[in-house]
Amino acid sequence: MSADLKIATWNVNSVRTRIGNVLKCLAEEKPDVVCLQEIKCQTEQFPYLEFEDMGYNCAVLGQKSYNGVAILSKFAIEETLPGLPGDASDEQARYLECVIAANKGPVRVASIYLPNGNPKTTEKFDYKLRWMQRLREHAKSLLKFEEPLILAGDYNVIAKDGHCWDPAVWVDDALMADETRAEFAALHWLGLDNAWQIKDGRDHQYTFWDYQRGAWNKDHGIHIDHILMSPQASDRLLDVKIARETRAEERPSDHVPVIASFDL
DNA sequence: ATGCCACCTTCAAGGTGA
Repeated sequence: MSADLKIATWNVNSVRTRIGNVLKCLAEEKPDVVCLQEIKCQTEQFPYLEFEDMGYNCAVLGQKSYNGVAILSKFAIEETLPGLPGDASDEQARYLECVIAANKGPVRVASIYLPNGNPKTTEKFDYKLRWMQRLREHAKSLLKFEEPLILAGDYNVIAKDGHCWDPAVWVDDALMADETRAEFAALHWLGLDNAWQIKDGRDHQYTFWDYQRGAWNKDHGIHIDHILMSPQASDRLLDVKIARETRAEERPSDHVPVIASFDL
């Protein structure tokens, strides 16, 4: 089988600050589709020209200062849904969905920046759980299409103890709360597969290392960036990898890309 | 219990992240 659709997800922690790192990665990996999170700029401030010069179409849902998600695609972008349904009052730019015209037919792709939710005693945690419930409802409706669907992004969930270097450090954290894990598991029971779990599944393969406390040098990371898929995509999954080398660059993002290849 | 680092806005220092 040939890899006809290579898709990457990356929380870049400011696309303008990170533009050099991102362009370098795209030149090396040549993904067809890229889901970006935490672009931290308004839509009109997005560096469209740099990506268009590399052959990407851009769908962007920006926000001043915080959050912000985007999808880059070498294929035509046929329709877009900016924002997660279920709460018209939610103004945080954390969800962007589009349909891309891949080689063998349409593929629905979403770039997801799930709320952090800390501290757990505040309304931020309630917002996180409500957001996850909305994602579950929306995913349920999308799965009814029985088409290739890829939900990629920063889920801000430590799904199991082996996804962090020391569970004791995270025991009171919103990323590891029982309610958070239950909502993430519910996505799986809906019928969404996790690309990493299917093709690799090793523990202690992290996608985020804090800037503080020398976390990178000590490999004190967490695995919170994921590519979830419908069965119609899962059946065509070829391989997945974590591009951890990007964390060793000058002025890196605190997250690294997760990259999957599909026969789609 | 807090800051650590690095981002944001906009030039000083507080908000945010995980």
